[in-house]
Amino acid sequence: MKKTEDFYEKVYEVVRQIPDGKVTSYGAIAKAIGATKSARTVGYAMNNSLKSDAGLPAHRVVNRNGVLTGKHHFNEIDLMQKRLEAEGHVVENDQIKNFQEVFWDPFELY
DNA sequence: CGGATGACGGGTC
DNA sequence: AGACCCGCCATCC
Repeated sequence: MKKTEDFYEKVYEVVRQIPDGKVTSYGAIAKAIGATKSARTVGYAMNNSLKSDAGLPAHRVVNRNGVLTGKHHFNEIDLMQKRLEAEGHVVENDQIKNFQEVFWDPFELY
């Protein structure tokens, strides 16, 4: 269990360091941490962070397609999209426009 | 212990 | 482009 919690911690740390106006993907986070876990586990960590109320900018984490796959986990369905739009992103059809341009690779931290 | 589930990703058709 | 499948791993039943 200890290793799992440690993994969650790393995920939170990376998410917290996502620059303003930037977004990243679950797979990128998993890769940056060490790819010891799958991208699926990163999403699970995020889901766990909701309960912990870690205050993470979870809206800045989307899947590799730039799709807001986790919007249903927010209190309000459109909260995730609203937050992204508030940061200057353009969301259309639950997908971030110009995803490549606003994508931030956490691998740069290491 | 085995199968199902999921904020995923990569590959195939 | 879109649908499908498989591997991935923590958690639940």
